[in-house]
Amino acid sequence: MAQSNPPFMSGVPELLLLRLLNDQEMYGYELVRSVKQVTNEAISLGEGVIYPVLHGLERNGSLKSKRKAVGGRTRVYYSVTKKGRDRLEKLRDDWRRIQGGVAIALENPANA
Amino acid sequence: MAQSNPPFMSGVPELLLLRLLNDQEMYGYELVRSVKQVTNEAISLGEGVIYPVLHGLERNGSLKSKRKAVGGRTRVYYSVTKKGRDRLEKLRDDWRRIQGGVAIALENPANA
DNA sequence: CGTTATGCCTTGAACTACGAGGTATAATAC
DNA sequence: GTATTATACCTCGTAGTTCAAGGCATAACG
Repeated sequence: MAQSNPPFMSGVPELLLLRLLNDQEMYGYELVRSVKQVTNEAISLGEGVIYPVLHGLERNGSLKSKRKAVGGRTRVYYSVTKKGRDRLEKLRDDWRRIQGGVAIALENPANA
Repeated sequence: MAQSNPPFMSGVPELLLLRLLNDQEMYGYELVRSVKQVTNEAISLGEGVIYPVLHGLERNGSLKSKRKAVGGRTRVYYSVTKKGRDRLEKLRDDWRRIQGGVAIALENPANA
């Protein structure tokens, strides 16, 4: 039902996943917990968000994946490609721009 | 065509408009310029964004409007209601939470 | 042996930002 | 005088996203 509430999230999953995977390869289920942890519980992404984003990023060449069997289970590990690093840089810049703009707008005591 | 590029914008127009109108009443066309100015050119919202948001906020009781004739033109001035101030507070909190979460995720030098 | 954790996945709904386009009047330019 | 720009309002359609809910399967734990 995509609750009408939680705004400010567009682009955030993509940015966070690229950011995390840029440090080390990880698999989907692991990323769910990792996002929560690394954002200090501030942001939580369900599997219904993680997997589609992962697939999209792989499809456009930002990520590559390899399957690994661990115990009786199969994990799909993702890692960032050159294109993914470029994408990460772009998103980081976009984020900084927007974040900066909102920051001045909010912090400005009143109308100048 | 809602360009596939500019992410991180969801909720931002609503937040900025409420923030600006909380200081002083303004009309739509004025807000277009004001947003650009107050965010230091970092964020620019077209009329196709401003007007629908304004109408939505009025419909749900966050804003009230009054028409004023100026010169040969009619302006629609908007101001924030109690409900709008509550909404602004909520959005501000949401923003801070997300912003904070992304900040630690990005600034963390690497995996801990 | 039932429930929880791990691990993958898809579907459908809801929301929203955005560009393009449309109307009309005033001011400015040529 | 007439064309162009600025002011001022508006709507429509598209596209891109997040999200909850659900489904499948195996391992571990109670």
